[in-house]
Amino acid sequence: MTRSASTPTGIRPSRRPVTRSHDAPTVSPDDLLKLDQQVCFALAVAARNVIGLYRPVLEPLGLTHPQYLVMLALWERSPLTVREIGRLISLEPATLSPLLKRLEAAGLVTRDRHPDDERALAITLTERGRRLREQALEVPPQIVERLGLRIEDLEALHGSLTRVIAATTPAD
Amino acid sequence: MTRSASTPTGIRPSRRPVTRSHDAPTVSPDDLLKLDQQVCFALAVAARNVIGLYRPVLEPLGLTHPQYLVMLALWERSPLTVREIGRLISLEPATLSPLLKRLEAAGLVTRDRHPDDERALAITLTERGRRLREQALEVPPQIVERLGLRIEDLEALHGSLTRVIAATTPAD
DNA sequence: CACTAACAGTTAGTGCACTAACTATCTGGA
DNA sequence: TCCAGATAGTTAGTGCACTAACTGTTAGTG
Repeated sequence: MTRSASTPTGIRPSRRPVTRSHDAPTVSPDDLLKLDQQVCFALAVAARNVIGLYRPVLEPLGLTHPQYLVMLALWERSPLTVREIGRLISLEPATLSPLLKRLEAAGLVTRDRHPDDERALAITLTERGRRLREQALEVPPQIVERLGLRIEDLEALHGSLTRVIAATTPAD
Repeated sequence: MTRSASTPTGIRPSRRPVTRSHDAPTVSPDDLLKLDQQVCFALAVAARNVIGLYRPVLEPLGLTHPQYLVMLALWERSPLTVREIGRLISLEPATLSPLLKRLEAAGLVTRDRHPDDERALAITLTERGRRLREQALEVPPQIVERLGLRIEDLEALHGSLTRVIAATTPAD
């Protein structure tokens, strides 16, 4: 009980930051810290919640969310190497390796050695994997409905996230 | 090779959605699907990338990102039950249980039975856990610097994420 | 008072997600 | 030609994150 609770709801809940960085040259460093704490927290929670929203929708397709992302990539272009998929969806080969084996076990992809480069794998959609796309078309509208956000909000979110990805992906 | 690749970069890369839902009453359902695919993808990648940004910064503190979120909650209010922490950062008790044992093993918290309710645990900061807060104050500015985003962008992101959390958290 | 509901937390099992260490293949010179 | 270094993927080990099934405690109800 050393530090008394500042709010009942917990982590900096309703402290709306005032946007005035253009008239005030220096933002209070204290506010900056708090804002960022909220952003890291909000990003993690929002991602978990939204992925949780996908779970029941993807379940009839027999896919998890990362598996769904891999399938989206393959529906765009079918023979891809592990490395290429990893670059597209920002995942390490070590993460994809077992995931792709599960997709193979489910009969959605094949994992064959690339003819030009025996090191690489050619991940190819099977007929079954290609057909699954039809069912997957039903997924996005269900998610949008469950999310219950307006298109403008979705677009604003997407814009912000794109900036974050642009700022974080190339540097690493 | 049934579907030829629409773009070399993969998942709907630069298809900026046109915001005209107020003059056109019906948005093309096809565009809607694509936008959403981008949002789910962008959210997952952005969260992974940003958490990855925290990794090296939190490493000297001996914390992982979810552990950091738990500590943030405890720095706000110290004796909390497992359930309360879970509500604050949207995690299942089953996820927190081993995590809290690791924090206890690290000497940052204690896990004692709650005096009023023998079912509940009172998770309390130790002196060491309380002192770690001083080091943690260095974390947010480092992240903001590594992110390299303007404050306005951060605030816009935070606003969008808050709407997502509001839309997803209570409904479930 | 007993007995059932609800509740708090834990355990087991599956599946990401990362780093580090490894095998196998390919490539560019000396 | 041979071989050092880069590259593609796998494996091992740690730590989330979820659901389902479990133990133990509390509280409400007949």
